[in-house]
Amino acid sequence: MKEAQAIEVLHALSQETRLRIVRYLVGCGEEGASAGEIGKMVDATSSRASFHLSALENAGVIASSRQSRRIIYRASFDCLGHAISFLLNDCCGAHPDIRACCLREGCC
Amino acid sequence: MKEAQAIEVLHALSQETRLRIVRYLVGCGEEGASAGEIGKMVDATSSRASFHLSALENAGVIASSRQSRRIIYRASFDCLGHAISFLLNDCCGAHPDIRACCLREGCC
DNA sequence: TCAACACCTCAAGAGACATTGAGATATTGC
DNA sequence: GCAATATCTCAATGTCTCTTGAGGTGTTGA
Repeated sequence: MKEAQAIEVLHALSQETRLRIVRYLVGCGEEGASAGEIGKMVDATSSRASFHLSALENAGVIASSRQSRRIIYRASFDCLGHAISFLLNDCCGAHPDIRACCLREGCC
Repeated sequence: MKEAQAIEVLHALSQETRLRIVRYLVGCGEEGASAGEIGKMVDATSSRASFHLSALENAGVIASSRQSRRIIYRASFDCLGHAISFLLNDCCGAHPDIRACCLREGCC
């Protein structure tokens, strides 16, 4: 993952509503969730949810697919993995202290 | 690390100049670097560098200490580790695909 | 075809952010 | 003390971002 892409993903995740959407979608797994369901879960109006879902989709953090009248969103585990890997390996040079902190269960 | 704190760190890192500062400081290790040196490395004027260094320090990503007339900044490996750990373990529930991607050397 | 539903798009307003340049503060060596 | 150096602070500017509400598009079932 390149710096510019990573910045886009980090920026997408650095907003309360959007981070909550991603956390919820990660929890939903491959099944995903519809825009309406997501909006209710994060307590956002339809247009606000749509705005943030678009931002996340543009950054590649989530992906969508239409299922009859609903649009189903899923977390992109690939993109999230690459972004975290960028921070850990590329940006932080896999610094031993940082790596150790991340791999220890319940370190935080 | 709490959600609000993590968002602050992610937001601090999601800006080109600031991400470059952090990457440079991680490379400098415990030795750190002065504000002037950092400004030159990331091609920023003195006031612009100062502005972004303050933002990073407020987020806890870097720490400063005065050394005679210079102010030396160092990356906070602890904070970075906790932020990455938050993304990996807390936010992404240590999803196997994401974890695997991060731990593989040179996956990206 | 029509109403209901699920979702998106658009424009407007408030607020936050990045950049710049001028000037202030603190430290050092003469 | 004074000039030079290193850095910070402040106000002004333009640009982005978030939120809201109104209205549009596409899908379904009667």
